[in-house]
Amino acid sequence: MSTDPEMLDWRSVCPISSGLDILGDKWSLLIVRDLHSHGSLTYSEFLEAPEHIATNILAARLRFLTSVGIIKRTDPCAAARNNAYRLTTSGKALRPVLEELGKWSEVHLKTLHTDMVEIFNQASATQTHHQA
Amino acid sequence: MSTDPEMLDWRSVCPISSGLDILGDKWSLLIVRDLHSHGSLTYSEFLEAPEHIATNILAARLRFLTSVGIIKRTDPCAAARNNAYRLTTSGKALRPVLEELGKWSEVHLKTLHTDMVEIFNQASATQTHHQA
DNA sequence: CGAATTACTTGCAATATGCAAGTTAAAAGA
DNA sequence: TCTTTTAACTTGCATATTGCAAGTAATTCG
Repeated sequence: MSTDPEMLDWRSVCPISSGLDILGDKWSLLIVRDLHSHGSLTYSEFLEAPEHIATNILAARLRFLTSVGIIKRTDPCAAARNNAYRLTTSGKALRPVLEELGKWSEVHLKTLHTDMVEIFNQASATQTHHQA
Repeated sequence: MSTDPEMLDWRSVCPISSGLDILGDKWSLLIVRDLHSHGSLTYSEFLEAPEHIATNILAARLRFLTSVGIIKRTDPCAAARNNAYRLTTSGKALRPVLEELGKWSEVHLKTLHTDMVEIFNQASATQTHHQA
């Protein structure tokens, strides 16, 4: 996991493979998820997520996601403290990926993970009557 | 990476996190991609993909993806030889995830990976004239 | 000006990945 | 039928990544 975008090595010319070269791990898309739901987050706010990422992994992922232009600092020139992370245009464009992954999980993992909550596929109307 | 679906440990109740608990690595979605484009593939046919997965990793992933119901054997009762892998309903339902990841990569990774090919966002019409 | 607090870094053990072989059983050829 | 191939893995080991528990440096607060 280099921090220099020039040093990235791509496994193939396939876009799916290339996306996984950047995002194919257990933590990167969770960081993106948290920024999608909170707008901006500081380093220690990321640590409050229920998955409990280790601090060294978080620092490495934040640095890498910054280097490839998926996230950025609120003020890129200011010091780190209280300088929250945000999504770039590229990071914001990952929303459909998160949504489709979330929707798939809700349908196809619920038998394996009965405690999982639903946030994508739940009925949007509270008062819908089918075949009234 | 257990092979027993009862042994899976989930990091949280979040569907995105849960999806990544199953698919969050560099290889699983490439196996799913290859089955989406070829329909069915034998063990050695997977090895022909340009990313060159190692044989032990391939065997482990095929076993795991089978255990969680994303892929299956063409004939579950027959011997392994010439008994190709296929997508289950669950695996087929991952297509939107692959498509959104591919589309994102084509737009947002092309500056980092200039050799990447386009298969999702390319113009569908061969004779389109804007501002004729 | 000293104590907290934030944002990391470091060291090390555990786990996962990758490479190169080796093994096993079905199937094809003699 | 009896090798010989070959497909489908497994194994051993080196390297890389992850995870945990500390430690550190720079702010900021009292």
